[in-house]
Amino acid sequence: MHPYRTHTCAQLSSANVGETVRLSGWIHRKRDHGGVLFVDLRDHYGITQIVADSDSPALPVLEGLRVESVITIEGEVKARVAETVNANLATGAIEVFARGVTVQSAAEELPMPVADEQPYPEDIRLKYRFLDLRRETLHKNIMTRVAVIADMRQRMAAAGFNEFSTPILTASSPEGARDFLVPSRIHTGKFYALPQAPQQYKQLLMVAGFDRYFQIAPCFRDEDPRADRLPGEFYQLDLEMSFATQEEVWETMEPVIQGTFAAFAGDKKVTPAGEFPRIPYDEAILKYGSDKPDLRNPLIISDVSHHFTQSGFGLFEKIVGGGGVVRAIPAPATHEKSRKFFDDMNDWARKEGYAGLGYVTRKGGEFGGPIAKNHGPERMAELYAELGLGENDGLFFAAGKAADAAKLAGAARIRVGEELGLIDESRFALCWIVDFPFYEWSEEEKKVDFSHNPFSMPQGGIDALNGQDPLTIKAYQYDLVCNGYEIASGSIRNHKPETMVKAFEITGLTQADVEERFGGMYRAFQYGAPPHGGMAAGVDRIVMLLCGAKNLREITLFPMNQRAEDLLMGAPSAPEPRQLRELSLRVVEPPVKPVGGA
RNA sequence: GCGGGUGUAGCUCAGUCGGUUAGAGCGUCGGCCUGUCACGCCGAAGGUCGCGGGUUCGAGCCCCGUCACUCGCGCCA
Repeated sequence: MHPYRTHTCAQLSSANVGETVRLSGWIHRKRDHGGVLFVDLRDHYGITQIVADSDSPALPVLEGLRVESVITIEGEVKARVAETVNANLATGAIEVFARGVTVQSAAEELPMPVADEQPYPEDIRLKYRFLDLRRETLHKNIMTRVAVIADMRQRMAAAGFNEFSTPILTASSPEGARDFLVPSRIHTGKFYALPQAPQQYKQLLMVAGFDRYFQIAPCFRDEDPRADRLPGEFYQLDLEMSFATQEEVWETMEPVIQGTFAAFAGDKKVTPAGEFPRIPYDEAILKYGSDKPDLRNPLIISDVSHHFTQSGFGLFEKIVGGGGVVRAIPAPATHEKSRKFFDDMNDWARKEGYAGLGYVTRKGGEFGGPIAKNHGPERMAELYAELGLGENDGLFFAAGKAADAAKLAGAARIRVGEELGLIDESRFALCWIVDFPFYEWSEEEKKVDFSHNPFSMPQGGIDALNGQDPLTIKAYQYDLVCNGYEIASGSIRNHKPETMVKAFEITGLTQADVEERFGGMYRAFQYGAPPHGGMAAGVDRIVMLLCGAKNLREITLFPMNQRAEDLLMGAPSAPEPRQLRELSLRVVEPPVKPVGGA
């Protein structure tokens, strides 16, 4: 007989009744009735009930063990009588009567419960992550993650992509996020950088003629985290295609993404492959106030500036007259809503740092609120007719400079949609946001800068760079968005050296700068580079969406906390003096703050 | 770096208008219990009300500061 187990804790059924078996696992729960004792024995696969009574030598041993101790049970499979069958348990028709027990590892009193999934403080969960990972939800989420990644690999291979591993110790990339640096021992004073993404390597693979690349790639960025952005490191489904147009990237990836989503979506509907809406960036900003719109929210923002060029409502007239805009967010069927609902929205907007959120109420055709009063009912009716709104629909207004108004309108659209329960939770709504601007005006640096990826191809190529106002140039650049999350980003790359140099010149870099900073790629493009493009999808975010988790820590094995510390392993930690000496490094403590502390 | 929220037992939380000895459930520990499956019953331990200062006859509650956690902004080509 196997020393530890003949079956897993999910395997036994009525078919095994009468067999002598051996099971190993953790004591999930213990119900001690004095003369008879039940143990829910748990392993990765499931739970089986163990029973021991005064006839069993196992009884006194089990009585003395704490939950989460690891034991091996030898005993007989018994059918449960009808009244004691547990329909909630896969193995609920049987139980194992313990004849013997071996304690493999006794557990101390637990710092956090495993069987009980009540919320627990983040720092304790992270410090005792091995216990947290035993808990059902997290354990299941991690297995979903594993399965999602396996599924992606399969689909990518089936689509003709080859998986390559690219270096982890590489060169710092001067653009973009803050790098993690790794000191070089051999080269005093020099550092490797961990890749923020395998961007340059995958482009080099295309130049090297490999045609279709993908990788489940670890990426490292030293930036502050968010609920949907892990500190330090994360994974991307990274891919690149030679001789591909952006339409071809979309057409290739829609079945992969849709397929993986559908495979793990359960009852939820997924936007069919081939039907992902393609929304130009400018349109997204206008209609949704965001470049990552949640299409489950039916509300559409409209520009209504032209209604207020002359208005009794002086504030909007002034804003429009000064080159600003007025955007309208519908609040359908809000005739029953109290004034407080509308005022609370305005308070919220002010709290978020905006000037305020105006509103019009409407009840049975009757307009209400200061804006309607000053603007006049006839002109309000005109505006409502244009927007196709009904006699019980309210309306919010975001006014100001175009970018600010769009941002506020976008935030208000989300909030109104949530408050009114308009979000369709039963689906994954996918779309492409396309035609991103190539450049943007950097207010801090007072110059034109790349708005996203400097390696992407400007629409119109070098002619556009030479002849067009840079701020009007679009890029062959796109994001994939699901339910308000950016889950992938990509572009057709700029593979022409002279276009690359020109593109950087507009941001103030010289040809020498480009050659120095992107030497490898610049050189590669001199010797025959195929037109190419691709994208990178956030594996963590996709798994989070599929698990219905609100936080990336719920789908990550060993995440760091918000201050980028690994509380389990104790990273980061101070190096040994010897290590610093080998690296010719010395730590210079930052000046201590004069007051405060503890 | 900045802003919001939170901070009371190991955990989740309650604590009225500022008023005597700060409570409950879960967990832990001890006892009882032969059919439970979130077992049940009895009992016990467990508190610097995050920390510091202030107002007050009196502060968990009010004020100021600070720290931690968290969400967001900045940042994230």
